[in-house]
Amino acid sequence: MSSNLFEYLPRIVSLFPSLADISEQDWKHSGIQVIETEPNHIIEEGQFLEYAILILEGTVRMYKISGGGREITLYRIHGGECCPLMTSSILGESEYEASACVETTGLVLAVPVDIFRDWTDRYRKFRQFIFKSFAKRIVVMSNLLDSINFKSIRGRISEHLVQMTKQAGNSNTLHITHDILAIELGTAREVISRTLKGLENEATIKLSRGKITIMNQIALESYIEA
Amino acid sequence: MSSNLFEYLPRIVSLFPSLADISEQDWKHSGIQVIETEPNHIIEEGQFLEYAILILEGTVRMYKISGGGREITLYRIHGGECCPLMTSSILGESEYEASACVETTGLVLAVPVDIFRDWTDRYRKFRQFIFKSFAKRIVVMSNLLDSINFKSIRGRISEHLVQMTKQAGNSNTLHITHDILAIELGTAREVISRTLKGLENEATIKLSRGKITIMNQIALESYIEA
DNA sequence: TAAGTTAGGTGACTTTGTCACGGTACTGCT
DNA sequence: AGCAGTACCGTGACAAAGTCACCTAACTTA
Repeated sequence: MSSNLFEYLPRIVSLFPSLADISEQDWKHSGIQVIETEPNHIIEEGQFLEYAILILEGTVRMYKISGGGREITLYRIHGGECCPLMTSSILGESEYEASACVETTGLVLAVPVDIFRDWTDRYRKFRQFIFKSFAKRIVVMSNLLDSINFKSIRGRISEHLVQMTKQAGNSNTLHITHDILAIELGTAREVISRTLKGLENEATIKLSRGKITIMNQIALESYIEA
Repeated sequence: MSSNLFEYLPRIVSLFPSLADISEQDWKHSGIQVIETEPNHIIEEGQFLEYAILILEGTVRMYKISGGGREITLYRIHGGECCPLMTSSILGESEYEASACVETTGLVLAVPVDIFRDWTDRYRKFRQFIFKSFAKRIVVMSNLLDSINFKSIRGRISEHLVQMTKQAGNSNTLHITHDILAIELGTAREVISRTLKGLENEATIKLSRGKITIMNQIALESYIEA
């Protein structure tokens, strides 16, 4: 819990330019806090929220979990973003329909829901930022839905691996377990293992414990479906 | 195309109470139109939109379509609603990621995007209405995703049938083809046929051409998964 | 170095999706 | 009435994906 919100203000504003207009008065509400997050802290599905969360540092993974224990990652939110599924439950006044898990230590700005609502009313830039966040996630979710329903796992895995290499600065060695991949893509670990084995047999990738090396990126990309 | 928008105003406002505040001046923009929709008119994926659409009468089905021709219904919008996936592309300034199909003759209010943006800025109630629309659809989409990824088709079909009976005033005779059901649920017609056949063999339902009769609603409901 | 934990492999099976047909009921036309 | 064309449904054979049970290999830690 932050001792002094105002110390963080410059950082907050540089991450969220849309908050630049907020008056000093408005920052002085007692409920607003900067909170340090611990990894693996989980916010469960179906709760009513007291705060809107804006991420300053670190990442949060939004996911769904099934009765049978299978899991799927919906999307991640990083520094400078807010979580529309949570916001949705605030502005739509309903429970929210997913779980969130903090992945790294980090910092978040917590704004009490009534103040949040007030700000979206009174501050144009902030409001537009929230609108865009919604829009972005709706698109992401709709594409995810498309992938799940229409694409082959081979294609989806390939796509995920290729994306990962980009994030890893085009290194062709990825440090990830089959288990995690399964959770990312919403399938079973065995399915991932089998499919990866298939790719290894074609010399497209090379497997070792907790590591995947891309041997033939072109081939991998060719599996990605429209 | 409407000869006189102002004739429609009382109806518009009673359907969209959030539009009650809009000033007469603001209604006088030349671009705003009431348009009659023809069934099966389709708006394809990936277009930039010139108008925000508010439905006055009739329904519009939003769906995704795959390369292989399979299709899935994301949700429907009815009188008194707006389409967040379209709105999303307006406020998020991106292409929109689904197709829309008019299902019945009806009426829509078309508001040019710049006017729409202006209204969301200046009119609080309207803005909150749009926010809630977003929130609602995000929840719907996230639940759909959950169903597709985690639930059995038997469960999904059962759920859909039970829902349909409610909409049909608890009549236990549904007029629907396997083909349509497949499109609703995003699967193949054969899968639907097989599953329904299974339910018929257990005397849970009775099949005839273009018609499904529910014989044992309790059994049907028991298949619906959490 | 032994024990425990995490990661990965595999075979057998079920469910779901795909492909290729074939049959049956309706519709409209002559 | 007869016929062609279309929409709807059934089905078998197969492929792809998910489930279950169990195993082995590799790291970790005491």
